[in-house]
Amino acid sequence: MSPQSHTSGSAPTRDIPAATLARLPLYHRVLGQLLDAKVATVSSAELAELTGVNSAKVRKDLSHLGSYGVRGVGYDVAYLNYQISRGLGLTHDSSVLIVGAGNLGRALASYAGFASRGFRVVGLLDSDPGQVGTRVGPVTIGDSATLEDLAAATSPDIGVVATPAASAQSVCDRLVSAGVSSILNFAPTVLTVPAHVEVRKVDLGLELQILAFHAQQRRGEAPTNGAGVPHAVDVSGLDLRDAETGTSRRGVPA
Amino acid sequence: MSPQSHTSGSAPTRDIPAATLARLPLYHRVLGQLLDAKVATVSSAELAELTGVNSAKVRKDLSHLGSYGVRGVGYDVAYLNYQISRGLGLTHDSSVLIVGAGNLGRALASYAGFASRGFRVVGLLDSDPGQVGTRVGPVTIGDSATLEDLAAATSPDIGVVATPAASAQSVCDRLVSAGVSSILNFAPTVLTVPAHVEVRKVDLGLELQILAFHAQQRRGEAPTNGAGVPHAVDVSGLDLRDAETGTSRRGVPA
DNA sequence: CATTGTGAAGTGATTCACAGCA
DNA sequence: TGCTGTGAATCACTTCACAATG
Repeated sequence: MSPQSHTSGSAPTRDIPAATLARLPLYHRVLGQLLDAKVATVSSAELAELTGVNSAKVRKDLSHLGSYGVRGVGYDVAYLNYQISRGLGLTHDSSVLIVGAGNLGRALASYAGFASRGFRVVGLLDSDPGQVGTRVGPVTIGDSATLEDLAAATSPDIGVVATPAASAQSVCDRLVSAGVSSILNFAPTVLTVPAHVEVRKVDLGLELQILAFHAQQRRGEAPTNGAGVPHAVDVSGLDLRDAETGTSRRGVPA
Repeated sequence: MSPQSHTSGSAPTRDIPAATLARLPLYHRVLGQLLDAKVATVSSAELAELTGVNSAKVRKDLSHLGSYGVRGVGYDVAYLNYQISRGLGLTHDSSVLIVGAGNLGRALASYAGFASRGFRVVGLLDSDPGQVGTRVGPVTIGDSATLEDLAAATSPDIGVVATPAASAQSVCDRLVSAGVSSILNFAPTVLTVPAHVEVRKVDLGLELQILAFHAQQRRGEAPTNGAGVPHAVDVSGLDLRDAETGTSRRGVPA
């Protein structure tokens, strides 16, 4: 029970609910900050305050990793930080292969938080010949055509799809064929993959639309067209279409 | 509920569950594609296939907007697309002010999907004098110092924080003071805001850590390999941007 | 005695399964 | 006949509230 008595091995790393898992990195981040600030212990209430999460939830989340707190005192910052790292599997580095060197791919490649958090960029690829060979932060852009070779050579843990929607599925297929089974998708399209592959998506347009919805609600909402919305006709002038397939972007994979 | 009986106002635009709301943009996108492909009607099963969502869920989601399907047939693509647009409040444009013109801010400013989806970038600001005045796609980078003036002049619906973590809170405070009440945060830090302000965050490090976790699980466990069914996952959240606040501290017990 | 860890209750989302309708 | 719309059942997550305890 005593936090400092870690006989290594055992922790109920399995069974972590998805909702909890999604918050662990958040705790991990603030614990790192507390560690920098030389704070020795932290209570669930303080952690709640810092992460914007309810304190009962913090305690329940942490209890999924094991009993690492001390009643009446709180949690040892360094120790808890370590346990979360272990629970998240951050005790060894992960290699990341990024496909698509548009602004988004470049933002990722030069993300300073990467290295410090145990993520190593093993490649940044693009199909635009004009981009190939140029450097982005610490990495040099490679040719998308070499995806298979690079994947074979580096066995990346995670593949990032940062291409236009039109090429996303094909890039994804190639990553999967090359043995990548964790994919982070930034393209605004649904990727289809075999069951053993995990895809997470980050959809900027989606986030904005959700914000726009709430903004409208708050505004008191002007009830658009009360009675008569013509059925089965005319999507009026609004273009709310999905133009990203139109690819007005720079060249990425083909 | 007979579909044609919309006597009063319009649709039950209120009461939309958060989980449903998060999927509406997804339906909206594929409906746009179907519209392009001149597909006239679509069933919940087809929509499910295209979005990676279970068909019962599709039907329940759509039922929150109203009864817009036809039994035995399906949904009229154009009409449903319109209803979702309306439900999401996309019938009029939203203006977006982006603060931080690093790779991420630039990626957002030049995001092709923006304009076509009704989002108008009214400003892209940075504090680096070397950046101010340069153009990014259709917009010219302005000085962060002008945030208040610009916000007053344009009353942006949404503010985007794409700065390093260290300045995120102060930028956020300034946006809020200037009257912005919907904020999209890309900085890897928790923003504190008044109750009437909505913040959504996109946290890249978080997504990668979750992927790393599952990768680790897969590696250390019997691959519960099932059939090769298409798979689509949802997510939201990611954070990135250059300069992290130091703060990484991975593991290492005390 | 402050704070954890957790059963139990509460809330919300998903899935089932089928009645109702075009 | 085929597909929607939806009650009812199930599952997952959150919150409460308090006994356990260093």
